[in-house]
Amino acid sequence: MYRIGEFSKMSKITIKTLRYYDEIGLLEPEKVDHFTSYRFYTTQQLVKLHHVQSFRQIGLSINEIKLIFAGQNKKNILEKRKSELKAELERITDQLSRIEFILTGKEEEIFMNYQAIIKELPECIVYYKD
Amino acid sequence: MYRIGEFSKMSKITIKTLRYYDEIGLLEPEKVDHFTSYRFYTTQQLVKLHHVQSFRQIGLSINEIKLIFAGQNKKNILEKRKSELKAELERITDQLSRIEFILTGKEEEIFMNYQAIIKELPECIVYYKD
DNA sequence: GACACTATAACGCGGCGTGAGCGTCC
DNA sequence: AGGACGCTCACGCCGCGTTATAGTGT
Repeated sequence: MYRIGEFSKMSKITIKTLRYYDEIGLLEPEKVDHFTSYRFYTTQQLVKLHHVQSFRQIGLSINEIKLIFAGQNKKNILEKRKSELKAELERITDQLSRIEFILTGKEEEIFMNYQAIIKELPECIVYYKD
Repeated sequence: MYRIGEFSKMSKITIKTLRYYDEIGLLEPEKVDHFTSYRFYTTQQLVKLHHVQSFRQIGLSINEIKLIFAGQNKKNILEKRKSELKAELERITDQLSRIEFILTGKEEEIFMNYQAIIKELPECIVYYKD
Protein backbone atom coordinates (compact mmCIF):
# COMPACT_ATOMS: atom_id res chain seq x y z
CA MET A 1 0.00 0.00 0.00
CA TYR A 2 1.41 3.30 -1.16
CA ARG A 3 0.35 6.76 -0.21
CA ILE A 4 -0.37 9.17 -3.01
CA GLY A 5 3.04 10.86 -3.04
CA GLU A 6 4.98 7.65 -3.35
CA PHE A 7 2.52 6.32 -5.91
CA SER A 8 2.89 9.55 -7.86
CA LYS A 9 6.66 9.13 -8.01
CA MET A 10 6.37 5.50 -9.07
CA SER A 11 3.98 6.28 -11.90
CA LYS A 12 5.30 9.75 -12.74
CA ILE A 13 1.73 10.99 -12.66
CA THR A 14 1.16 14.14 -10.65
CA ILE A 15 -0.72 13.97 -7.38
CA LYS A 16 -3.29 16.37 -8.78
CA THR A 17 -3.95 14.08 -11.70
CA LEU A 18 -4.30 11.07 -9.43
CA ARG A 19 -6.83 12.91 -7.30
CA TYR A 20 -8.65 13.96 -10.47
CA TYR A 21 -8.76 10.38 -11.74
CA ASP A 22 -10.21 9.38 -8.39
CA GLU A 23 -12.80 12.15 -8.47
CA ILE A 24 -14.08 11.24 -11.93
CA GLY A 25 -13.99 7.54 -11.22
CA LEU A 26 -11.32 6.57 -13.72
CA LEU A 27 -8.88 5.16 -11.20
CA GLU A 28 -9.88 4.89 -7.60
CA PRO A 29 -7.44 4.02 -4.84
CA GLU A 30 -7.71 0.60 -3.24
CA LYS A 31 -8.52 2.10 0.13
CA VAL A 32 -9.35 5.46 1.57
CA ASP A 33 -8.86 6.02 5.28
CA HIS A 34 -12.21 6.95 6.72
CA PHE A 35 -10.71 9.27 9.29
CA THR A 36 -7.91 11.07 7.43
CA SER A 37 -9.26 10.62 3.87
CA TYR A 38 -5.77 9.54 2.83
CA ARG A 39 -5.69 7.54 -0.41
CA PHE A 40 -3.88 4.21 -0.56
CA TYR A 41 -2.84 2.51 -3.79
CA THR A 42 -1.49 -0.92 -4.68
CA THR A 43 0.47 -2.39 -7.57
CA GLN A 44 -2.88 -3.32 -9.12
CA GLN A 45 -3.60 0.36 -9.60
CA LEU A 46 -0.10 0.82 -10.93
CA VAL A 47 -0.86 -1.61 -13.72
CA LYS A 48 -4.17 0.03 -14.51
CA LEU A 49 -2.58 3.46 -14.43
CA HIS A 50 0.00 2.26 -16.90
CA HIS A 51 -2.85 1.32 -19.20
CA VAL A 52 -4.40 4.71 -18.74
CA GLN A 53 -1.13 6.34 -19.69
CA SER A 54 -0.74 4.37 -22.87
CA PHE A 55 -4.31 5.18 -23.87
CA ARG A 56 -3.78 8.83 -23.12
CA GLN A 57 -0.63 8.76 -25.21
CA ILE A 58 -2.59 7.83 -28.31
CA GLY A 59 -4.98 10.67 -27.57
CA LEU A 60 -8.03 8.87 -26.23
CA SER A 61 -10.30 10.98 -24.08
CA ILE A 62 -10.87 9.98 -20.51
CA ASN A 63 -14.42 8.97 -21.30
CA GLU A 64 -13.21 6.66 -24.03
CA ILE A 65 -10.76 5.05 -21.63
CA LYS A 66 -13.57 4.56 -19.16
CA LEU A 67 -15.61 2.87 -21.88
CA ILE A 68 -12.77 0.48 -22.62
CA PHE A 69 -12.42 -0.39 -18.94
CA ALA A 70 -16.17 -0.89 -18.83
CA GLY A 71 -15.83 -3.57 -21.48
CA GLN A 72 -16.68 -1.71 -24.68
CA ASN A 73 -15.16 -2.89 -27.92
CA LYS A 74 -11.61 -1.61 -27.75
CA LYS A 75 -10.94 -2.13 -31.43
CA ASN A 76 -13.84 0.10 -32.45
CA ILE A 77 -12.62 2.92 -30.26
CA LEU A 78 -9.09 2.63 -31.61
CA GLU A 79 -10.34 2.62 -35.19
CA LYS A 80 -12.42 5.68 -34.43
CA ARG A 81 -9.35 7.40 -33.02
CA LYS A 82 -7.44 6.41 -36.11
CA SER A 83 -9.91 8.15 -38.39
CA GLU A 84 -9.82 11.22 -36.16
CA LEU A 85 -6.06 11.28 -36.54
CA LYS A 86 -6.33 11.08 -40.29
CA ALA A 87 -8.71 14.03 -40.25
CA GLU A 88 -6.24 15.91 -38.08
CA LEU A 89 -3.53 15.08 -40.55
CA GLU A 90 -5.53 16.65 -43.35
CA ARG A 91 -6.22 19.72 -41.26
CA ILE A 92 -2.53 20.14 -40.54
CA THR A 93 -1.38 19.82 -44.12
CA ASP A 94 -4.11 22.26 -45.10
CA GLN A 95 -2.98 24.76 -42.47
CA LEU A 96 0.65 24.36 -43.52
CA SER A 97 -0.15 25.10 -47.14
CA ARG A 98 -2.24 28.10 -46.13
CA ILE A 99 0.70 29.44 -44.16
CA GLU A 100 3.00 28.98 -47.11
CA PHE A 101 0.46 30.77 -49.23
CA ILE A 102 0.52 33.77 -46.94
CA LEU A 103 4.29 33.74 -46.47
CA THR A 104 4.88 33.84 -50.20
CA GLY A 105 2.89 37.04 -50.32
CA LYS A 106 0.14 35.85 -52.63
CA GLU A 107 -2.52 36.57 -50.07
CA GLU A 108 -1.83 40.30 -50.09
CA GLU A 109 -2.83 40.63 -53.74
CA ILE A 110 -6.07 38.78 -53.26
CA PHE A 111 -6.87 40.88 -50.28
CA MET A 112 -6.27 44.09 -52.24
CA ASN A 113 -8.58 43.01 -55.03
CA TYR A 114 -11.08 42.08 -52.42
CA GLN A 115 -11.02 45.53 -50.85
CA ALA A 116 -11.45 47.06 -54.29
CA ILE A 117 -14.59 45.04 -54.80
CA ILE A 118 -16.00 46.16 -51.51
CA LYS A 119 -15.33 49.77 -52.35
CA GLU A 120 -17.03 49.40 -55.69
CA LEU A 121 -20.10 47.71 -54.28
CA PRO A 122 -20.34 49.10 -50.77
CA GLU A 123 -23.88 47.99 -50.04
CA CYS A 124 -24.01 44.93 -52.19
CA ILE A 125 -24.29 41.30 -51.25
CA VAL A 126 -20.75 40.35 -52.15
CA TYR A 127 -20.54 38.03 -49.18
CA TYR A 128 -24.17 37.19 -49.03
CA LYS A 129 -24.66 33.70 -50.34
CA ASP A 130 -27.57 32.82 -48.05
CA MET B 1 -24.37 50.03 -40.81
CA TYR B 2 -25.49 46.51 -40.07
CA ARG B 3 -26.94 45.15 -36.89
CA ILE B 4 -25.35 42.07 -35.48
CA GLY B 5 -27.77 39.55 -36.98
CA GLU B 6 -27.31 40.77 -40.51
CA PHE B 7 -23.57 41.09 -40.03
CA SER B 8 -23.52 37.55 -38.70
CA LYS B 9 -25.24 36.25 -41.83
CA MET B 10 -22.90 38.18 -44.10
CA SER B 11 -19.77 36.87 -42.41
CA LYS B 12 -21.12 33.46 -41.41
CA ILE B 13 -19.80 34.05 -37.94
CA THR B 14 -22.23 33.36 -35.13
CA ILE B 15 -23.64 36.22 -33.13
CA LYS B 16 -22.15 34.75 -29.99
CA THR B 17 -18.69 34.78 -31.52
CA LEU B 18 -19.11 38.37 -32.66
CA ARG B 19 -20.10 39.41 -29.16
CA TYR B 20 -17.15 37.48 -27.80
CA TYR B 21 -14.75 39.20 -30.20
CA ASP B 22 -16.15 42.51 -29.04
CA GLU B 23 -15.80 41.60 -25.39
CA ILE B 24 -12.14 40.59 -25.69
CA GLY B 25 -11.31 43.51 -27.92
CA LEU B 26 -10.45 41.57 -31.05
CA LEU B 27 -13.12 43.13 -33.25
CA GLU B 28 -15.23 45.93 -31.93
CA PRO B 29 -18.28 47.25 -33.75
CA GLU B 30 -18.06 50.68 -35.35
CA LYS B 31 -20.76 52.05 -33.09
CA VAL B 32 -22.72 50.97 -30.06
CA ASP B 33 -26.03 52.65 -29.32
CA HIS B 34 -25.74 54.25 -25.93
CA PHE B 35 -29.36 53.62 -25.07
CA THR B 36 -30.06 50.13 -26.41
CA SER B 37 -26.47 48.82 -26.44
CA TYR B 38 -27.10 47.54 -29.95
CA ARG B 39 -23.91 46.89 -31.92
CA PHE B 40 -23.49 48.35 -35.42
CA TYR B 41 -20.93 47.11 -37.92
CA THR B 42 -19.64 48.38 -41.26
CA THR B 43 -17.91 46.83 -44.26
CA GLN B 44 -14.61 47.83 -42.64
CA GLN B 45 -15.27 45.31 -39.89
CA LEU B 46 -16.26 42.79 -42.51
CA VAL B 47 -12.81 43.01 -44.05
CA LYS B 48 -11.09 42.73 -40.69
CA LEU B 49 -13.28 39.82 -39.72
CA HIS B 50 -12.31 38.09 -42.94
CA HIS B 51 -8.70 38.45 -41.83
CA VAL B 52 -9.52 37.03 -38.45
CA GLN B 53 -11.15 34.04 -40.11
CA SER B 54 -8.17 33.26 -42.29
CA PHE B 55 -5.84 33.51 -39.29
CA ARG B 56 -8.10 31.27 -37.26
CA GLN B 57 -8.13 28.81 -40.12
CA ILE B 58 -4.40 28.31 -39.86
CA GLY B 59 -4.79 27.74 -36.14
CA LEU B 60 -3.53 30.98 -34.66
CA SER B 61 -4.79 31.76 -31.19
CA ILE B 62 -6.82 34.88 -30.64
CA ASN B 63 -3.96 36.47 -28.75
CA GLU B 64 -1.64 35.89 -31.66
CA ILE B 65 -4.13 37.50 -34.01
CA LYS B 66 -4.36 40.46 -31.68
CA LEU B 67 -0.58 40.73 -31.75
CA ILE B 68 -0.57 40.80 -35.53
CA PHE B 69 -3.21 43.52 -35.58
CA ALA B 70 -1.15 45.39 -33.02
CA GLY B 71 1.71 45.46 -35.49
CA GLN B 72 3.89 42.56 -34.34
CA ASN B 73 6.00 40.78 -36.89
CA LYS B 74 3.55 38.62 -38.76
CA LYS B 75 6.19 36.43 -40.36
CA ASN B 76 7.62 35.41 -36.98
CA ILE B 77 4.23 34.36 -35.71
CA LEU B 78 3.51 32.36 -38.83
CA GLU B 79 6.91 30.64 -38.64
CA LYS B 80 6.22 29.81 -35.01
CA ARG B 81 2.88 28.31 -35.98
CA LYS B 82 4.61 26.33 -38.69
CA SER B 83 6.97 24.71 -36.22
CA GLU B 84 4.05 23.93 -33.93
CA LEU B 85 2.34 22.19 -36.81
CA LYS B 86 5.41 20.14 -37.54
CA ALA B 87 5.49 19.05 -33.91
CA GLU B 88 1.82 18.13 -34.16
CA LEU B 89 2.61 16.16 -37.26
CA GLU B 90 5.18 14.11 -35.37
CA ARG B 91 2.76 13.54 -32.51
CA ILE B 92 0.11 12.28 -34.89
CA THR B 93 2.37 9.84 -36.72
CA ASP B 94 3.58 8.62 -33.33
CA GLN B 95 0.03 8.10 -32.12
CA LEU B 96 -0.92 6.31 -35.32
CA SER B 97 1.96 3.87 -35.01
CA ARG B 98 1.11 3.25 -31.36
CA ILE B 99 -2.45 2.42 -32.36
CA GLU B 100 -1.24 0.01 -35.02
CA PHE B 101 1.00 -1.55 -32.42
CA ILE B 102 -1.94 -2.19 -30.12
CA LEU B 103 -4.25 -3.34 -32.91
CA THR B 104 -1.76 -5.94 -34.09
CA GLY B 105 -1.91 -7.44 -30.62
CA LYS B 106 1.74 -7.00 -29.72
CA GLU B 107 0.88 -4.90 -26.76
CA GLU B 108 -0.97 -7.71 -24.99
CA GLU B 109 2.14 -9.84 -24.77
CA ILE B 110 4.24 -7.07 -23.33
CA PHE B 111 1.55 -6.31 -20.83
CA MET B 112 1.40 -9.95 -19.72
CA ASN B 113 5.15 -10.11 -19.19
CA TYR B 114 4.88 -6.89 -17.32
CA GLN B 115 2.27 -8.26 -14.93
CA ALA B 116 4.46 -11.32 -14.38
CA ILE B 117 7.30 -9.10 -13.33
CA ILE B 118 5.13 -7.26 -10.91
CA LYS B 119 3.95 -10.47 -9.34
CA GLU B 120 7.50 -11.72 -8.99
CA LEU B 121 8.76 -8.51 -7.46
CA PRO B 122 5.74 -7.12 -5.69
CA GLU B 123 7.56 -4.51 -3.63
CA CYS B 124 10.41 -3.77 -5.96
CA ILE B 125 11.30 -0.62 -7.81
CA VAL B 126 10.43 -1.86 -11.26
CA TYR B 127 9.03 1.53 -12.19
CA TYR B 128 11.24 3.51 -9.92
CA LYS B 129 13.84 5.22 -12.05
CA ASP B 130 14.45 8.36 -10.04
C1' DG C 1 -50.00 42.39 -28.97
C1' DA C 2 -47.22 39.13 -31.43
C1' DC C 3 -42.87 38.02 -32.97
C1' DA C 4 -38.22 38.66 -34.48
C1' DC C 5 -34.35 40.85 -32.92
C1' DT C 6 -31.15 42.45 -29.42
C1' DA C 7 -28.89 42.70 -24.73
C1' DT C 8 -26.35 40.98 -20.33
C1' DA C 9 -25.06 37.40 -17.08
C1' DA C 10 -23.85 32.92 -15.73
C1' DC C 11 -22.66 28.22 -16.48
C1' DG C 12 -20.50 24.24 -19.31
C1' DC C 13 -16.77 21.91 -21.78
C1' DG C 14 -11.54 18.80 -20.97
C1' DG C 15 -7.96 17.78 -18.25
C1' DC C 16 -5.87 19.06 -15.38
C1' DG C 17 -2.49 23.31 -12.90
C1' DT C 18 -2.29 26.49 -9.29
C1' DG C 19 -3.04 28.31 -5.20
C1' DA C 20 -5.44 28.95 -0.24
C1' DG C 21 -6.11 27.19 4.04
C1' DC C 22 -6.35 23.58 6.60
C1' DG C 23 -5.16 18.55 9.12
C1' DT C 24 -1.58 14.43 9.65
C1' DC C 25 2.65 11.75 10.15
C1' DC C 26 7.28 11.09 12.06
C1' DA D 1 7.81 21.23 17.33
C1' DG D 2 8.91 21.65 12.61
C1' DG D 3 8.68 20.14 8.08
C1' DA D 4 7.16 16.98 4.67
C1' DC D 5 3.16 15.04 3.51
C1' DG D 6 -1.94 14.77 2.92
C1' DC D 7 -6.79 16.72 2.44
C1' DT D 8 -10.79 19.70 0.33
C1' DC D 9 -12.55 23.59 -1.90
C1' DA D 10 -12.44 26.95 -5.68
C1' DC D 11 -10.76 29.39 -9.55
C1' DG D 12 -8.02 29.63 -14.28
C1' DC D 13 -7.23 28.13 -18.99
C1' DC D 14 -9.45 28.67 -24.43
C1' DG D 15 -13.05 29.78 -27.56
C1' DC D 16 -16.84 29.90 -27.74
C1' DG D 17 -22.10 27.20 -27.12
C1' DT D 18 -26.02 27.13 -24.33
C1' DT D 19 -29.60 28.41 -21.57
C1' DA D 20 -32.19 32.02 -18.85
C1' DT D 21 -34.21 36.38 -18.52
C1' DA D 22 -35.33 40.76 -20.15
C1' DG D 23 -35.49 44.92 -23.21
C1' DT D 24 -36.30 46.78 -28.38
C1' DG D 25 -38.06 47.25 -33.16
C1' DT D 26 -41.91 46.87 -36.48
